[in-house]
Amino acid sequence: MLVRTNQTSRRPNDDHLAALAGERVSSSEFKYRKGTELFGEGDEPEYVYQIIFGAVRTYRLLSDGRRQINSFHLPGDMFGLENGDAHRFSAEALVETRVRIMRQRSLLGSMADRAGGTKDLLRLVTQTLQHAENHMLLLGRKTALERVAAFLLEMDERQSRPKVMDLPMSRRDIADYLGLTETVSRELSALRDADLLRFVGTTQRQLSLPNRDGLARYDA
Amino acid sequence: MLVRTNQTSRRPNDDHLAALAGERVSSSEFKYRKGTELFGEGDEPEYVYQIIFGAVRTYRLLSDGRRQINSFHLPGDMFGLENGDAHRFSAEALVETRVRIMRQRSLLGSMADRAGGTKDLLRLVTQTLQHAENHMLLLGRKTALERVAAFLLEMDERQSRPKVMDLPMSRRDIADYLGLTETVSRELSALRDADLLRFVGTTQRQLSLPNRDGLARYDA
DNA sequence: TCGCACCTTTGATCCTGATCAACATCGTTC
DNA sequence: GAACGATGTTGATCAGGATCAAAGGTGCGA
Repeated sequence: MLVRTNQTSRRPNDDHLAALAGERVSSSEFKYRKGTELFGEGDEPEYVYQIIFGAVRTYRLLSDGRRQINSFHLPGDMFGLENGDAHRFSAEALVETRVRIMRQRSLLGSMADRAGGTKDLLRLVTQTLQHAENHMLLLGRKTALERVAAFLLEMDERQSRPKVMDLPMSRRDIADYLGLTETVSRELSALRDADLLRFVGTTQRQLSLPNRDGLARYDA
Repeated sequence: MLVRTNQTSRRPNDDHLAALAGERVSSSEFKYRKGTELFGEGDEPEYVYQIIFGAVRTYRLLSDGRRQINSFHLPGDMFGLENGDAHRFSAEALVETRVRIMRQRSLLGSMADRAGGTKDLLRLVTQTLQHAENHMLLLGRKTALERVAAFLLEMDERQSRPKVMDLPMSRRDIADYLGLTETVSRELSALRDADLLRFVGTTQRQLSLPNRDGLARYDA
């Protein structure tokens, strides 16, 4: 179901999407159930998305089904903005996810007007590029253990180093992000045995990092 | 040795760098010998570079020397432009290389003025991002043979499908680009045996692709 | 609340690509 | 043009991570 708000943020700094648009473009909210697709590779880019709660994976597939996840998007993150006329990857909700959406056309139009609009856009793309550069180094040259350690530190960082970290994605998702398979489970167990991570409660998706410095020594 | 030209292109479309600058910024030329560094990771970005002839590798290192090459730059390519205050990777000449250089400060300044300047910059960054996205898929999910086939097709494409293709980089460079090692040599030999590539002349860096479609079937 | 589908861990084995090594060849320098 | 270091190929062996498989465990949906 779609919720029209038409409200534009009064405090643009709290609201990246509205800040980019310059407060003149209406946004809506939308909710996706776990596992549903927000857009597919090749689709015409219609909306830009910002996560309110939940999480999203963006990925590309090879013809035989091999999957590479580019990135995980968490609350506050923006994604889906394209310069060209087709999405270069697919996006799916990892869990129930609420997003704010805005028409690309409106956003791009209003940014062309506003002073510094394209600059904000440039900053966004540059951040994405930096993440991709780091990830190429990880995928090309790091060992399985180093990749898993790096992943945990990345998620920890992006969740502002919480006491208990929540992973919205499955082990297979993590594997497809890190270019691995079941090895992810094995390395997580190894880190648990070394007391560099602890599983919290009954689920395997909540965990704490009792020794971040120790963990960081495993990342190359 | 440094050659001052101060000439600005009369035909901006032939001259990407001058086009970006809007013909008001002076450029110089500079020559690097094989193996020399243009800039290092962490250096302050001073110049933007465009290759006149030769080739350059850009790469990042892990502390123990493992290397990931982000990209190879060929004649016409621009690189080295940074938004932040430090280069995020190093750049070295693969062979004797002549470049046109322009001060980042001048270029960025003149682009801020010129209409559509930031947009050109955005297009440049977006292209780099797209290459990185493709490369993540390759590094995360393709087999050795698929990587080598993809590499040959990429170089062939970027050299406009020449009769005889010239590889300015060593097998080790290719390996560090593809996340492999000696396997590169082995897969090249396999492709030669399948008559999907032929070595030309005495060197192993000149080759032809007698069957591009066949080769493309090896890329996933 | 129950039942089932999915997820995770772990064991056993396999295989792709890494590593180590030897040799040939190339190309650069003197 | 000689000599030597760098580069490239190939063989032999190794190992990291993939794959196949099985057994809980979790949590979601009915």
